[in-house]
Amino acid sequence: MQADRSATAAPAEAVQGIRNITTGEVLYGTGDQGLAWRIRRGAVRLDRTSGEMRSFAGLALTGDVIGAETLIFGHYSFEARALGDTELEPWPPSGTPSAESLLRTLAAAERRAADALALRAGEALSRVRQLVLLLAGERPTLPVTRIAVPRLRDMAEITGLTIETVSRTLGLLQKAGVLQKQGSRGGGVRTGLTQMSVT
Amino acid sequence: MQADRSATAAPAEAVQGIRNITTGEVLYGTGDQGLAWRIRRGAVRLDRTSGEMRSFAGLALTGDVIGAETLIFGHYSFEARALGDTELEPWPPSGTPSAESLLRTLAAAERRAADALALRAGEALSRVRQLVLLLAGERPTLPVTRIAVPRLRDMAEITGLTIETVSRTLGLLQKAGVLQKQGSRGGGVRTGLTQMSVT
DNA sequence: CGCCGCGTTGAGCCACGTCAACATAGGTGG
DNA sequence: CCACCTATGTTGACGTGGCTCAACGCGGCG
Repeated sequence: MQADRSATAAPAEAVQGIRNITTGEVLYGTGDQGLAWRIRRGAVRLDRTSGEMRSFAGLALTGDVIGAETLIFGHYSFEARALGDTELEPWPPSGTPSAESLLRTLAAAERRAADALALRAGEALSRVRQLVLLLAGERPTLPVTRIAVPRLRDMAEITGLTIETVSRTLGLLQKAGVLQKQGSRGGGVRTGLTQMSVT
Repeated sequence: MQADRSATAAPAEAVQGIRNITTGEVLYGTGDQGLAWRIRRGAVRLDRTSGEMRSFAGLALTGDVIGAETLIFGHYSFEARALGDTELEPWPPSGTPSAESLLRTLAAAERRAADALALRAGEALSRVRQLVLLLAGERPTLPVTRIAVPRLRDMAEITGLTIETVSRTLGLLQKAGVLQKQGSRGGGVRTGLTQMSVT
């Protein structure tokens, strides 16, 4: 099982089944059948759906695994939508996940859930800032990181605020120098993404 | 491995290592070493701790598994406190958890995380009502369930409201007939629990 | 008996929600 | 190429739900 690795192994860049989705695109819906995924790059929101109602149910960032419930139930429990350009790979890479990888996934899911909960506590300013920092990846090494800010609608539903409040708060963060607008905002159907530098 | 089950199996009521804790008691702290636990009865809040700061990070109810991260990290990532009289058993029952039980635990954790997120959205009335219904166990079969309502302090931190707002909201729910006060309230250090009937 | 933790209730205020109008950009169809 | 529509983002005016501050009741404990 560890013999001919060189024969079957492929470079990380050539993993089969990689899927790319963009802002607002649905990776899978509640009840659908499919694989579990690991996020290689980007961000995904999970939602509970009942009829036409959607309610924010979780956040997944680079490195997180989503849809693992399909491995035991045979279908997804949530709907998954991209918050920006997102690249995913099937998980586990092959066969059945080991107990160790499952435990790591479980621990990561609980930490991420705590992150999402924290985004709904406190004042609007700190909520939005926390969300932006989360999306920026919390790397204190780099002084500045460029991120694609999700749609206001998504940020509002994640933080439990309104679109207007998020818009105003982002303006405050720009005044405070935490954010610097770079890309084009406003506009069309698939626009929505603002490039920003996070300090 | 499936041969002499009758020789080693014990009645469910005689599981070794069962632990009972009451309101406000700490099951384990961040960084501690210990077992993972499954909640047989009751409710537990998980908190992120940094220094003296505690922030609500998760909710665990009957049937949920907590502290599984200790199986991979060797220590707990959160602090666990009982919200009422709670009975716990070590998890997994013996040895290493199977992939299937881990997947079930993961799926349950994500559903519970979505529950906790929902408790921080919407108006105060619906938040507190949702929390009470969660604690009541969501069994639509019984018209009335008796539960031990946690301390206002806990309910406030879980829902992201203030103690005063939760107190007023519970009053509204009693007026609306959703709750009926039964036990003794107010008072001492270890009192804090109000028996209530939930309809 | 005094102290402390918990719960209740009231008064006032403010951060945020609500409602509205407008700007911008893309897609679509003529 | 233009007219129109839609989705998104911005900004202002206004009202209010919940936070803040405060005072008090109650019960256990040292």
